[in-house]
Amino acid sequence: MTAARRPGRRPTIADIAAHAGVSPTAVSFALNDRPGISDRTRDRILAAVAELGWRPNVAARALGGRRADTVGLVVARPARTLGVEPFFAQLVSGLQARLSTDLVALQLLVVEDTAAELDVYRRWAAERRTDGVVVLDLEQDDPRPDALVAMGLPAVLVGGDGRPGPVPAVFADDHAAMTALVEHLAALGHVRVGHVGGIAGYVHSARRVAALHDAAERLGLAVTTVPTDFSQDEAAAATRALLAPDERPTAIVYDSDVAALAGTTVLAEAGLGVPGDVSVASFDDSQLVRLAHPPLTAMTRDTFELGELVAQTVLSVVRGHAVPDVVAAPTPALTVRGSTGAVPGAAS
Amino acid sequence: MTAARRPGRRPTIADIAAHAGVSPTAVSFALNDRPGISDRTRDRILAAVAELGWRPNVAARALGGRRADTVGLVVARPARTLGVEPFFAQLVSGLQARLSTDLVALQLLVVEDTAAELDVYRRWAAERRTDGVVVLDLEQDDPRPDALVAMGLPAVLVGGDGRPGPVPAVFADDHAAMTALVEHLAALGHVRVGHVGGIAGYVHSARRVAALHDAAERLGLAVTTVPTDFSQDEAAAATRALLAPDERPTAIVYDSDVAALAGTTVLAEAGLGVPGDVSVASFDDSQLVRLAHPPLTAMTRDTFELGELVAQTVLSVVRGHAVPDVVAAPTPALTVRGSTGAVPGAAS
DNA sequence: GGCGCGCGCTAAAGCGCTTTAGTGGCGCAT
DNA sequence: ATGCGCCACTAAAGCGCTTTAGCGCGCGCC
Repeated sequence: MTAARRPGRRPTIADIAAHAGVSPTAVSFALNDRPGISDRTRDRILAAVAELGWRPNVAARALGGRRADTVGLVVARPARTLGVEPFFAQLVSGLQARLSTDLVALQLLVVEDTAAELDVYRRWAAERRTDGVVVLDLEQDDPRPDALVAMGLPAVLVGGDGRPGPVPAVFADDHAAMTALVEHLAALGHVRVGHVGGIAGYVHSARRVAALHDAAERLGLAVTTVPTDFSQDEAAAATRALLAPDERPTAIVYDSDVAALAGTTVLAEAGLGVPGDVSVASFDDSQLVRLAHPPLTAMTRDTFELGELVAQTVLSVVRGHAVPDVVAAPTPALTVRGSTGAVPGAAS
Repeated sequence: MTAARRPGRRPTIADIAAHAGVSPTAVSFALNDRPGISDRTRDRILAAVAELGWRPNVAARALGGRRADTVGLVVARPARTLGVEPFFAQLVSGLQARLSTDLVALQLLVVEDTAAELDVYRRWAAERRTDGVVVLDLEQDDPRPDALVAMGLPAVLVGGDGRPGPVPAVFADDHAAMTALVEHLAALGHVRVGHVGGIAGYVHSARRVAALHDAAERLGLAVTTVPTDFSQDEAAAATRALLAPDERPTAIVYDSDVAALAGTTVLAEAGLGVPGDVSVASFDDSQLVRLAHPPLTAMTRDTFELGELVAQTVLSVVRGHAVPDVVAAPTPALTVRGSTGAVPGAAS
């Protein structure tokens, strides 16, 4: 009405202001729920916004020192392995799903190593490109939490050791999960248990190993852990290594679904039946695991849901809401399928 | 030297200008390779940039009507299925890998349907949030290419029918691939071939069906296609449907790796051996397919590489370089594994 | 009745960059 | 010597939003 809108151009705050007969400042205040605007005026402004179909220009917002409405995820693993691990894809999907309901975008970046990852954080912080980040694969003495605090970039860790740190963490109790898994195997009569683990430096891998050995000691089991880099090649090699000794394990636990599948292939090649000769359990459930023959016993957790929870936490942190130091994710639950059975030779 | 840099703040163009003893305009020109700056001055400016560690503020750049250094990918499929299809994860990894070398970010969004997808494009175009987008799963009479052209948002299609359209496409010749696959089966003596297809509305699904029937006619095979929504449930149901008739196929082709795995599970449950009773081939290769028992014969294409190629194409389009209407991706190649064999009853 | 105060709003500056419109100086042609 | 044009560079405006400072007005208070 008042202002002739330039055709083909997105309306700006100035257009809204003209349309509602107020100043741009008033519009900005109304949009950001700041005090100093009467309800009547606010309603008028919001009506104009709706009528003209105004949308914030993120760039302008970010430039003004405000939010970028973007959350970042930097992954320091070989790019090609990302597509293989269902965990990542599911996590990203969950993150995305929750973020998009708030019109917050997810920025994805894959880098070589942790040093490069820190560079990216620095750049993003400086460029105001992201409001916050999600950090994965925490390591022992990881420099990232402190660095992020130092550069003032809000962050949320996935995993960790369950203790409060400089940055809030979403934590699932791997320890309890592993204990449940080992108890399941012990109940089936297994005494010699192999474990194909993850990257030794990762906190969650280390926790699993610790839990495994704790439970083994308590239950009188003999366990052997072989660390891997999560790749199929190393998982296959680790499985062969476990099979080599005279006293080969009657059950093998794998830290990831992909590793478990690679392992079962090795077992099949070695002429060992699952679970007839060797029981197999995966610490990560996924479609892969369910499609295997036989379908694998696994710790089931809803990674998609975990992603949503992480996203929710990041959003809270970014918005300055109070967030507990440690947010509890559901503890994975044991799903028994056909790949675990009584120890060979035992009475059925 | 000249300018006292405010501590704790990222240097801006003004800082560079002061440091190099020129105007901010000169710095901007030098950084953007515009003419009108002597080599001497340009070198001095670039030295100052390096010395002060300057980095562009993307928000400011985008606000000035320039690039946002971001490419978008909107996927209109149920969020949870994303994590299941290795195709997506691999494609995203490849996209990401290529984009990040140019410091361009990838924005990911999962939406309900194509209408929501178009809304997102409109918003992004208006907000200058992304410089361009990647469009997947082209449908017959898809409204998206024209809409994108209309809103002036650069885009690249993945797939399509290989014919020039309003938007450049990266195209892999599914037709040739399917033909090769059918010829392989025919050579093994198969005459009755089942096909568990994809979503009928998708161009690439339709092309595969067409190719399958063309080849079948030429080679004198009897084929039955059952479309699915790419989910495991429908793939399993489709497999059962194919097995029901008296004249059950001696070979089944699956449009995706996940579908193929779900199908082999059904075959196993039905007591049918692979490839003893039924040969199985997947139209998508992946780690899943290789880990199956037996590993599946599949059309192998490097999806990661495809992602890189798509990213490269988007970057070219965004930068206004000339891009062919149709960029050829490598044609998938047949990888014969243990899941396809001679038709039962034939002399070996 | 004058003063101070707070409410509701506006003016204007500023975020960091790009871009348009110059401006000054130098070389060259006349 | 004068004028023209071009090259190298600068001044300043503008992108859309937020934010700080400030203004006018009505109210309550003594």
